[in-house]
Amino acid sequence: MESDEITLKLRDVRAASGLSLSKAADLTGVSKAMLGQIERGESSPTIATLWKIAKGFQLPLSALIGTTASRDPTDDSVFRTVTFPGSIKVKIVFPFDPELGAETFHVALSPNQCHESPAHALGVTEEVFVLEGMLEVLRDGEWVPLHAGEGLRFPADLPHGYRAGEDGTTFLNMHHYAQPAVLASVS
Amino acid sequence: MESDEITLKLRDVRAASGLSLSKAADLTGVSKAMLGQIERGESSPTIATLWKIAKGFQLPLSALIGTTASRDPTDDSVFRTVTFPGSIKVKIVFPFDPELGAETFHVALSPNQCHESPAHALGVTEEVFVLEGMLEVLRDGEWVPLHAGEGLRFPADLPHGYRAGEDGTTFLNMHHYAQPAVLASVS
DNA sequence: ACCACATGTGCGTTATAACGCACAAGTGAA
DNA sequence: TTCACTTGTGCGTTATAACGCACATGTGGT
Repeated sequence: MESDEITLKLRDVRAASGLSLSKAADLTGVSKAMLGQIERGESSPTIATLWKIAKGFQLPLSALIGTTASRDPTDDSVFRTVTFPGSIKVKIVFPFDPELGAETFHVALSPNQCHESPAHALGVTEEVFVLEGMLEVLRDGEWVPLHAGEGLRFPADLPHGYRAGEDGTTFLNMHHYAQPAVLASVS
Repeated sequence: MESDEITLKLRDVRAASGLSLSKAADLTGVSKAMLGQIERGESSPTIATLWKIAKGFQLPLSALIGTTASRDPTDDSVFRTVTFPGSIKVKIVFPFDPELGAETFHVALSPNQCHESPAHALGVTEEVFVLEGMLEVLRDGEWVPLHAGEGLRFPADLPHGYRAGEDGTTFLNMHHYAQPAVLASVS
């Protein structure tokens, strides 16, 4: 049963925060006995208590509930080769992993250098995190300015682009090759 | 604003499919009385029954639960800082997205601060990219030293931990949650 | 008018979620 | 050792989710 995922997610969230059951209890307003039972899969929480938990941990509900999205193994969009035409310097930080459907690049742009990119495959999401300098990202036909320490996530199945500031920039560029939106035709 | 969303979503879903309460009950295995009460907001369903409903309608759970607007990159309400009492300071860079199954944190550790983490759920992978200072990552019982600009990817379904150098450290921490392709059928 | 059927809601009972409290095990300090 | 404290789990009680079955209303058909 899928409730197991909730038990796992809750365990993860609480473990990641390093909180005990007691502290989690008075942070969320849910008794620690109940939290324990939920983690052990001995109880199927109501959405009301789930909401309390999510609110206590300052997380969206979706962080607790396992996504029902099923990965299509025949989806070959994950085997797309991403090429950076031109002169940008790209260093692979995390190589592509088919299990994750994700890869991360370290990109350096010289001052005022601009790089435009056409639409990628459907369902591709990019994340950008600026390490140094100033970067502008073209999203929805609009240049969004980003400074060091700032990040932006955007769908990459639209035309987009990068433009460095006057001092150049370095940034991390994560590509997520997510499966297309779930259409619930099982039968 | 939360439970109400479920009532609304369920009403919409059922109305869109043109099903009566009886047929919906018949289809989902949830009594029509309960479905009616949920729609009227007189009852807060458990995730178990929510799952039955979602499965009966062949929809993902996110279709019933108000999905947080984390898709809008300009929504900065999700980019808040979460400080867990007595623990590490974590800033959410990219919030959890159920379609990606990924989230990214900006973590700061004070000098020599150590944070150990037990095993997460099976299939969880973590990535770490050091922004400043020196960080050691406990992987497979071994402390791996990382300097600024270096990254490490490792399975997080084993006990692992982080330890800052003498000057403290800041790093990016990406979590990748594996998406189970299994659809367990509930008797 | 009647009927046969379907709609959604109310009621009584059962199953169980959620609570508060107490307990056993573990940790560290004096 | 003992004490003080925290960890997570078990137990008894209460609140309520979920059920089956009935009822009131509302169609359309003959």
